[in-house]
Amino acid sequence: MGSKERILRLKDETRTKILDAALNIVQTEGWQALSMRKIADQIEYTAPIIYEYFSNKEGILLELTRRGYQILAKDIRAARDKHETAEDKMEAMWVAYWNFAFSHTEFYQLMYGVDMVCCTVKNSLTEAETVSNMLGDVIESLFEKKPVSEDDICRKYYTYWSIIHGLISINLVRPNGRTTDELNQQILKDAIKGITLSINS
Amino acid sequence: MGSKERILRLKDETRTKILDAALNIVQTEGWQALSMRKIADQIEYTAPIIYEYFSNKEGILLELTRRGYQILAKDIRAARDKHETAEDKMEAMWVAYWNFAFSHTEFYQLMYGVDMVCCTVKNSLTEAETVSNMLGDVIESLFEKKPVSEDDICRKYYTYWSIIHGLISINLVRPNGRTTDELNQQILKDAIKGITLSINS
DNA sequence: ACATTTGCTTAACGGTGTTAGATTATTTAC
DNA sequence: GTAAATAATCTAACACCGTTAAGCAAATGT
Repeated sequence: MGSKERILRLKDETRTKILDAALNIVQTEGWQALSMRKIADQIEYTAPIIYEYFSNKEGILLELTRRGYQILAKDIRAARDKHETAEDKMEAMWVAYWNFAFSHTEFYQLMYGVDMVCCTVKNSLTEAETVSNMLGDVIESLFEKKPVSEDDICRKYYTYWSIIHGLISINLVRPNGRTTDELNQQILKDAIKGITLSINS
Repeated sequence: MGSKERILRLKDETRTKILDAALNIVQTEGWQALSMRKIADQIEYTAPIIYEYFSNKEGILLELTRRGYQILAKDIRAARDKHETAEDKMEAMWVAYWNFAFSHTEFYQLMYGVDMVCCTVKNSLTEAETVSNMLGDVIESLFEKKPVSEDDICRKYYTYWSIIHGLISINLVRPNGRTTDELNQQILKDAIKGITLSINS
């Protein structure tokens, strides 16, 4: 019978319901308000059944992290495909990264450990690698002199990532500073152009 | 009698004992292991007496944050006073900042919200301002064309801070990456020199 | 119709931050 | 020196947390 499949589908539905509830709580009340019992309340179950869908709370967080990287990958890919030259791609991709951090702040916090509890896994996560691979590919194409060493790409990648992740972190952790949006965008684009220019000099 | 002062001194001693215990726990077991009861155990008291010295756990964290900024200020000041030209000062100060983050990782995590729970205060903290003021002063002296607008300083300040804080965050949250110490130092110094050069161009 | 599995709940363990009340020790007043 | 007042400290408790074990009740397989 198809009842097996229906049940499996239902199981999958409540699984995503759990994730949606968790995300909802975080978005409305912040990370420190997220608890297993609150998730259970929202899906109208009791806490223990969550452990039939996730091994523990960190399992939920890990799945949300994956979701986050999927959204980020989509955004960055779209930005890349909207431009022709590598320079334009680069800027658009990093701007997409920047925008993601502020339109999906909870995800960014979870993904990059900004103001959160630790999560030792998160390294060697395939979803994270797709993003870095895409960025790395375009970085490689920025170099005029070929072939480009893995070391050169890595260095430039971390240079880009550092300035942007740093700027984001500052704005997330210190939202009350005198940093206007224009100022941030100016710093962001100046830095990107500067690093890009320095690649072939 | 001087007994009043002796008692006050004793109170102050246990106050710093609480802070030392907290720091000790964090350094040996990490932030998530820090609990009021564990602090109380280490100073051989029970948990409630801590509330006679700090209003709550966040109060302890706030005081540790202040301590962190004091150490950072000392390091940065020493680095500044070891050099003559503004360029040398700048590099040495940022390297000192960098070194602080890794020789006092717990403090840096607490101060900049890297992988920690939130702390809404931390803005408008005088200890934080002394650091930013010192840095801002040297940045101002880097400009050849005077007078320098507050906006220009702010922008350059955030540019410096972003690349460095970003690079640090990456290394703290992703300690397993293929980022060697040499690579990091290279990125760091290249970025600093690049930003410094760009000031008068 | 009986046995078995499934879905879900209640109860509990050990932990957290925090507060109130009781208890003990110390100081003050006579 | 003793009694009252004050300070220092502890025990017990509250409400929450993540997590696990035991049990119940309904659906399923035979």
